[in-house]
Amino acid sequence: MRMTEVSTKFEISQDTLRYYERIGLIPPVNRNKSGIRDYTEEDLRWVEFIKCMRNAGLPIEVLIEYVGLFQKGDETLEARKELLIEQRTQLLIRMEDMKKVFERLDYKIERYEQTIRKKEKSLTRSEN
Amino acid sequence: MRMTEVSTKFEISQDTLRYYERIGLIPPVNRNKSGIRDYTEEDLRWVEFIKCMRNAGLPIEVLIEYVGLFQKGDETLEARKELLIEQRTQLLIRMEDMKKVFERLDYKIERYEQTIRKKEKSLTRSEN
DNA sequence: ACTTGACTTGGAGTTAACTCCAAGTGCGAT
DNA sequence: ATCGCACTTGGAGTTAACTCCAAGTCAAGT
Repeated sequence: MRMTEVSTKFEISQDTLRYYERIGLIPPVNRNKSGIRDYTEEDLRWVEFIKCMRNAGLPIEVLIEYVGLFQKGDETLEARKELLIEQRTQLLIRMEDMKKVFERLDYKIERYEQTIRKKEKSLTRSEN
Repeated sequence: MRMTEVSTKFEISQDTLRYYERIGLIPPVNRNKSGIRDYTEEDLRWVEFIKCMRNAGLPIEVLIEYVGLFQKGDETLEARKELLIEQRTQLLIRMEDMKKVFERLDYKIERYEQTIRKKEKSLTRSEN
């Protein structure tokens, strides 16, 4: 599969795809005889995985490390697992923070609604 | 309250506090006769609010708008409410994305554990 | 009176993560 | 064969959000 197609499929710009590959965020992609990228099924899985993880806010640096470990083979299984556990923990912490903020926003919105209702009522009265 | 104290209290660098004020992310802070910032209780509430919202990933741009609306007074109550509702929605979307990624990480970690256990077993066998 | 240190300002520098650009190559269609 | 287009590379530019710096001010302590 060519860049254009991959780019549309995952909604990642071609520049970003090349950038990701350049910095090692996805493993080197296969090329045809004239040097043009031809994404295999596995390449696509990497792209999808990286997109998904980035979307959840995992730092590029960490993902580069993961890809690097992966390419070193089976000796790094344990290290990769530990890396993922750490990221899962971080993610959970962020989700908990966000939940608190969500509730706070909820409360603030509620209070705005009350205030606005009161304002409206007092306006109506003054019109009479 | 002085910068140093505010900075330690909220774990925000003095530079960042000044930066936030400069770009309008917190309303202008009171000064004493020699121009030094003296944070009132209300200033502190703003700092805390902004820290909390930034921590959950609300963009600075949006928060600047909120602060701006706030300073315009009661005519902007509705606009402020709408702004908060929009941010709450965005936050919810991000939380849902993160939850999916969390589950995916969980699954991957599980599979790593299985793989590692198998590896260990086959190693033990080959030692016999 | 002088030093110290916490503050002030405007502006430059940094980092992460893209995003854009210029110059070049190769392949398929007219 | 030559046009157009999708691709290539190396490197520069951009944006958000800080972070740092230099030069200056002011109040308090010795």
